[in-house]
Amino acid sequence: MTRTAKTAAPRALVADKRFAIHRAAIKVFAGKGFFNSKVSDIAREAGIADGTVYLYFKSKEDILHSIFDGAMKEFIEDGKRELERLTSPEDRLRRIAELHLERLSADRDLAVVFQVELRGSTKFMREFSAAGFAEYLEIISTTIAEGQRSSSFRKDIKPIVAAKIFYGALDEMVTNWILSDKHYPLVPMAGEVTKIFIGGVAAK
Amino acid sequence: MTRTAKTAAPRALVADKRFAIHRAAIKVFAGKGFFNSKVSDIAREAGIADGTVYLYFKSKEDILHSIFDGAMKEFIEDGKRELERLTSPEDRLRRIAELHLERLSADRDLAVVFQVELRGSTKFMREFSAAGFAEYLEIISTTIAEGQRSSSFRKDIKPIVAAKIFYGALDEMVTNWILSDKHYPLVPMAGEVTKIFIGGVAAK
Amino acid sequence: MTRTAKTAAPRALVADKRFAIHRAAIKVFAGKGFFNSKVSDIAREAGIADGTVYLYFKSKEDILHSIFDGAMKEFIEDGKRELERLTSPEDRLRRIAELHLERLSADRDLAVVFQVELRGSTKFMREFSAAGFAEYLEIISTTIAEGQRSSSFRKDIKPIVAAKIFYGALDEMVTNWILSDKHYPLVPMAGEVTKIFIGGVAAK
Amino acid sequence: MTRTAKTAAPRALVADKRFAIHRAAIKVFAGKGFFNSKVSDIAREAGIADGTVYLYFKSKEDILHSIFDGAMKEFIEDGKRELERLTSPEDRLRRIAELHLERLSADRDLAVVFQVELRGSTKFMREFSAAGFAEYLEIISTTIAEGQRSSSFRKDIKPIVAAKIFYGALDEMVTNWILSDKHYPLVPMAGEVTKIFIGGVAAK
DNA sequence: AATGAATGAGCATTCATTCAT
DNA sequence: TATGAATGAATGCTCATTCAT
Repeated sequence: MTRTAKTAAPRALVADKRFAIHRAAIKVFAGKGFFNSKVSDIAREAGIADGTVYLYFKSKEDILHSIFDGAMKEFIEDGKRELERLTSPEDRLRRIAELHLERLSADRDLAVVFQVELRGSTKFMREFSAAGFAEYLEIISTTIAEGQRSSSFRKDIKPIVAAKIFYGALDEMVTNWILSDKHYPLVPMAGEVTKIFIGGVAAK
Repeated sequence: MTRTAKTAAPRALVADKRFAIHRAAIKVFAGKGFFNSKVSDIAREAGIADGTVYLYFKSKEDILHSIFDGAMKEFIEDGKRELERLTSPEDRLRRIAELHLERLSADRDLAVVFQVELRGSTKFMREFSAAGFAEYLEIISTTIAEGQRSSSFRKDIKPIVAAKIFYGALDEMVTNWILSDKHYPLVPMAGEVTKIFIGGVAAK
Repeated sequence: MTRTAKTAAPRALVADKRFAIHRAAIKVFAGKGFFNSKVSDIAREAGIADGTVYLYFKSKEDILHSIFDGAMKEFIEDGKRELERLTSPEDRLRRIAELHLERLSADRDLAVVFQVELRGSTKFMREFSAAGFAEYLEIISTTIAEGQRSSSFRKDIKPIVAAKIFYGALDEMVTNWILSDKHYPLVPMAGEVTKIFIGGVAAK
Repeated sequence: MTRTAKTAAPRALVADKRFAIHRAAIKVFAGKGFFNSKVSDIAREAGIADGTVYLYFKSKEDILHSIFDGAMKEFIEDGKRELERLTSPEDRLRRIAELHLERLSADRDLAVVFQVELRGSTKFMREFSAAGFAEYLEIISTTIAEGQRSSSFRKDIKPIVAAKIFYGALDEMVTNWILSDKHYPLVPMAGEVTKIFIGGVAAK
């Protein structure tokens, strides 16, 4: 044995276990829904005892929050990094759409949790809204405003409203993809959405 | 009329009570979410005994289904009737958007149930999808296709994809409106969505 | 139509309906057990409305009591009548056994209720005991005592204990017959029981 | 022993708690009947929480089954052990009767459950019959057949029928004893039953 | 007498969470 | 840290009974 019995677990292991519970929860929630998932299901999936879950998370709901927060944080960080490289508003919108769909497309279970489970309560939706979602919309909105400033986009639309439209379109693409039995590629939809949206907001 | 009073009266009462439970459930579900709502909450709200609920509905879930089915049926019927009067695809899309938002705007509780509670389970989402939702999308999609045939709309977009984008945009308007603390009017958003969408799909 | 609508129902009809509920209850209780039978099952079987049951019986349990009382009364009356014709204790015991098995054999549903449903509660068992059962045992016991007085039967046994043995043996025959999947004739068992019992109590 | 204390201790505790629930259930079922007993009654009697019951038993009905199975197993094991020591069929029958009554006499609550609660459903009766009861009858039947082979018992009776008679007589003794308000000793009844039964089956 | 809609008390079972080891 | 046995609050649904018609 290379690991001694009673020494403190390295910080990395803590992160590992927390991550394992994360992944297990995403899988379980995606499979049977948040309300129908038992904490013991998650524990079994993660290969730990029920009680151990509570050493890393405050409650079952806390896991759900944490899934959202973690993913959203990554989303936004990656998004910002990518957008720095691009200058035209059109390219930026296109890239946002691609990233949005790439992300969720790459992790169907996570997508299910995002599109379905996180919508199950106004309570969560508000927190959802309050937390990262507002920032996400803000990024889109800012991009559109820049397009207006540079006269690429028409000025008779409100950036925040247009941002919601863009987001809503992408969101619906994901939801449809999840619910569909046919396993078509999601990412190409980014082009369709961008094509119509940019057409709609472009200055004549 | 050959129907005697004896049977006619109960018939009306049955409908009344069923309707009362319907309304009560919408209110309760909207207020605390489907999973957190107790059947006894609904019964109290409807002014009846707990057991009476089960004379009109098979289960708590059956009430939710029924809310969706009933509202969707009305939606689609009204929508079709209205659309008959209009000929240009642009007018039709605009009217669809208006109707969509008018409807849900007029009944905030119903809107909450539609936007939030009905999304809480993939199981329901699939039925949702299968049942009325597909027909709803179909109406939009057909309108777009007509626009393409009459050369009002560009032909390099797939009507069904564009329909999802249109629906997604409207859906997001409603969700944002519900979650917002500010009580702004929802219906004007129909114009915003239509403006951008039609701009995006219009032939140059 | 020969019956006017609003006149009082003749006494005979009352008895008819009461009897119909009786029969329906025996069938239903035999089929699914007292606790698992619903009053509405009985009403449906009897072809009447649920509420009507309560015009003839005080409660569901009252029906069960009534089934027992009615059948027991008939049993005992018939038994006494038959026994008057016989003089030897041996013949009387044999006839008791035959009657016991004939009765229950002729109405399997009633037999199930007697052997199974009526045993389901000490509460009922005590009333069962208190009511007709004691009288039934008394008849057997008296017959045995007569046999002792006439020196046909040995005197070193207590008539009441012997009566219980005789009854217990018959009772077990019926229970076994009910539970058996093979549909053998029950009545011949009367001979077997009597043969052994009389052999056992006979004076040497 | 290679078993560590860590596993041995729980093992013992598990058995203890299971047993405690067993005893509690026997007491509660005997007191108010199976259908009228609440799981929480059993839990309270056993000094545990309601939910704990379900860590040891699948359902309320499972407890009843388990009571029967456990007692029946003991019955039969003890019976076989005792019978090995005896050779004459008469002695064996006498000993069976004694054991039967001793057992149930020593645990009145268990007796009530056996005589009353287990009879409350044909469903259970059939399983009852199928499981241990058939084996019990078999032991009696075999003993009688041996008596016939050794010419102690008359050959014009069917062993299995005689066994039912013997069992039925004993069973009735117990039922009467349970229902009686007078607290007379049950065991002496074994002699009465045996005396008459052996007299009845004895070869002349 | 008959109906059957309405009532509402009653209960087995589940499962998130705790805590002694 | 990790365990998993124990807890006990929480609730959808049933069905015997009532009563207005």
